Amino acid sequence: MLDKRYDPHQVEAGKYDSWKSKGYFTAGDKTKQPFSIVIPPPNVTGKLHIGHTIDTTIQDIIARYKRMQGYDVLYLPGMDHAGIATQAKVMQKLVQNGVDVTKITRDEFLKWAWDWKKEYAESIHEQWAKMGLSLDYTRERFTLDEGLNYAVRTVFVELYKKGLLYQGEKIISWDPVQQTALSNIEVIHQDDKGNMFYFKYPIVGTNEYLTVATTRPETMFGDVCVVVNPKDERYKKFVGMKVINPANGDELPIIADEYVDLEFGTGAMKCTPAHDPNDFIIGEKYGFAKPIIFNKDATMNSLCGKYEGMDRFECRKALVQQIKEDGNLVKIEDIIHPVGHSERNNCVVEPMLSKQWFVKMRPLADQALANQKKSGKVNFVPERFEKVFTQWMENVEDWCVSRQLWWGHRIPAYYNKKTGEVVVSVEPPKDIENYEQESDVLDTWFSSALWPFSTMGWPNKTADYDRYFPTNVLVTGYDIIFFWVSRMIFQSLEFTKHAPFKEVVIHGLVRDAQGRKMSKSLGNGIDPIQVIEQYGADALRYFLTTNSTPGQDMRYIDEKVQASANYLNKIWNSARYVLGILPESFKEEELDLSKLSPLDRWVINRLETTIKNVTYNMDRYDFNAASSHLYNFVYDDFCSNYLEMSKVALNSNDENKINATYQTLFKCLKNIILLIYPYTPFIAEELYQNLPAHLESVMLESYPLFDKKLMDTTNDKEVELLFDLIKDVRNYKIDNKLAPNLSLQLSINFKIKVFDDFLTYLKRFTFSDIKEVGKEIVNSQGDLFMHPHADMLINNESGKAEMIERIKKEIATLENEIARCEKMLSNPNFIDKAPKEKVELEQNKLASHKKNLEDLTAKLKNLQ
RNA sequence: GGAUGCUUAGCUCAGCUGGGAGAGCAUCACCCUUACAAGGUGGGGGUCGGGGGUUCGAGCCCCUCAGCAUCCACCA
Repeated sequence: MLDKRYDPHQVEAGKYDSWKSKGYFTAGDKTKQPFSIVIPPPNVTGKLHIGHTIDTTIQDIIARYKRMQGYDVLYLPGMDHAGIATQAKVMQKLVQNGVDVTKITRDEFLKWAWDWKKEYAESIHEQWAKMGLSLDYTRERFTLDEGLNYAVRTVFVELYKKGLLYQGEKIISWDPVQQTALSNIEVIHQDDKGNMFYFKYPIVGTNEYLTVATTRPETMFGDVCVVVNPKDERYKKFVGMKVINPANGDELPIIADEYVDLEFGTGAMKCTPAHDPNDFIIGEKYGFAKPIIFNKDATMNSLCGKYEGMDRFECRKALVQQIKEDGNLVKIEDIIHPVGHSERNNCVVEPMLSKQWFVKMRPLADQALANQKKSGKVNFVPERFEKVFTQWMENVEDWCVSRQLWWGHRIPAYYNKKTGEVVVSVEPPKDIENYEQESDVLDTWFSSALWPFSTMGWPNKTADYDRYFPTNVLVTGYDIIFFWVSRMIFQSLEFTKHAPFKEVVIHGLVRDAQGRKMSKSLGNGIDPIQVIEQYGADALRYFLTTNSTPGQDMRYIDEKVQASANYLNKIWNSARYVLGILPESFKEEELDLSKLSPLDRWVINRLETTIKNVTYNMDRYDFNAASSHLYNFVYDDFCSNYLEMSKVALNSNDENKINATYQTLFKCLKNIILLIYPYTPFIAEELYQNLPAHLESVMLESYPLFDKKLMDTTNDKEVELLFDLIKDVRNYKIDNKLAPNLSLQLSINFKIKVFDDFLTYLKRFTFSDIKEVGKEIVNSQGDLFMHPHADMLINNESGKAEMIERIKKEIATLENEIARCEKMLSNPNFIDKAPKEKVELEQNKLASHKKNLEDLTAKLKNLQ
């Protein structure tokens, strides 16, 4: 017997371990069709947040749904080493523990990092378990595993051989805090307050000067020339002459190039090839030197004279002051301009010339774009996100993949100690003593990009790779379409000749109750574990996956999680009721419509329709729509209507009637459990285990298939009439301030045939006596209720006056409706152009309204 | 400067290929009716952001304006 109240803690305890130990999560049943999903590997940097929860819950819902549909589902778990993020955290911890991090070696650090990984992997496992994710732990991977490392090395070397990966000196984004290069997308451009400084650059041999504007005066130590537009009449005469750099007195040539915008700033631009991507291009074009003026920590270097060693922003201030004192400051404007920040630590990144490894993107991107026009394309859900992908791919620049870190896949390039020659190979050169391996590691996303196939054993031809790759669906947030989704697609196409997944389901972000992004600085993050403690994992899962449309952001609202828990409590209690009344001897039978009552048939039809609608929406990954169909069935059809009504049949003495009711109740309950199961596996399992007959676990059940044969609507009119009449009486009592259980006298004139027990039901749910049936009731005293299929008179002393009022009101609404119909039907365009059925529908409506109006008018006349 | 999404009840959101607007929470009234008071039965509350257009018919399609949000972008 179930407890009176649904207690998520009790329900959820122990179930996960039981599922896991019985091997239900383990893929490999060769008799079934394979279906695979890989988890987006979370970073081993800390606790999982609510964003992970929505992501993995959707995956788990799909996995459980597909498993029930008879697929051999592989839901593959794993984690990401998260290079920069983890290294920063481990370093921080070391510093806190008093370790002098400047003295530790690479190997020592890596030992610490692996310890860290072990610790956090454990906590992530615990969280996955709490959320109930049906992950196949026998196939768990880590992005730094030996197997994955082999895949990474293979890809690196192959790309290199194909000329798709190269070492080059280019302007990259430098993170001076982590002291590593970053890729473009790891730089966040945000609008910051800043200044536009206007300086005089005196022209050598004249009394004139050029005014040059800059936002970064400190880079003036790296200036090599001043550029103007060749068409600029103001400056034409100066081209070829020289100016004095007011920062250090260097003479710089004035050159002309189309790149400079006549309109912008002063039309004269300083050129710093080593610290600006555009200036770099000009520097290349005209063969200038490219002096680097920063140290790795973005302090000024020896080229900066007395500013050497000074922080870049300090230097900016001091230099502006100096230029001002020298009389070369024209003005300073306050501006708001985009400034690049490191995604990880928010420091201002510095564009810097640097020798790094790059992936040549154009051919890979083109391949990915071309694939979207073929049959093997990746299907984006919702579709619009394909645009995000396309746009990025069309404009992508070469990907800087080397990082000056320790924690990561070390680049498989080896420098000959004598000649400096580079050897790139999967295995180290045989005479390794003559070589030194590249100290840089790869961007974390380089290994994540291989995830769907490296986890399956690639480049080895493994059984898993053959069976589960390409994967069926990938689920992730729209925020990592660039970082991850697109990179998986082009790497996979290049190396496996397949897109890595057939579909990619994109979900929105979880925001706080005010709609703000959750962030550490705001402290508005939600810890899923705390929510689970309060409401249970099922309620959290249900809330997260059913409260927004696909791809749309959602707000975390505590009351909604509670509402989800209330819904589960509703299901719980309906189950408690049904299971409480089923006799010991109950045996599920195939439903035989001919043995069912009209009410039974009505609810079974509603159930089958619900199964159909839920399945349709599950297949479209529209969990909001799917769940709301089920919700409506549970509350309205099953609990409010059928379950209450069924009590009448159960009170009868008719064995057959009673058994039919049992069968119907059971069928509804069982299907509710199975339909809700992918969302809320814990409570579903608990209820399932309490069914009179069941398999070892709900996980072994099949997903309901709707049965057309059971969708019988012949009695719907009668059943709905019953509901309507009951509602009328209830309303009547409330309107007249009568006690809900007060017995009234009703007289009814049916206009359609009703089923045998109709009046029994009506009596029971209106607490009323039915005195006259099937007679003309207009002349009686009381309140009359009009219905297309029946008139009902409630005998009441209030009498005529109220009845007249009611009829008049009814006449007014009918007249409105008739006017509307007539307007439509008198429009020749409507008759001509609207579909036949629609026209007929309106015609029928009109006829019926007119008939009712006629009747009512007659009745009114009689009364007055 | 491009791109996308959003604007519907007091709040948070649904409304599929156009055919008389829904849910949850909140609110009001009445009920401890033998599954559920974390409940039940009812009620109130919306010129669907503004304007224009297409259509017999627009919350839905087109144009336009406004506001909010997000992403992309090297203008010194």
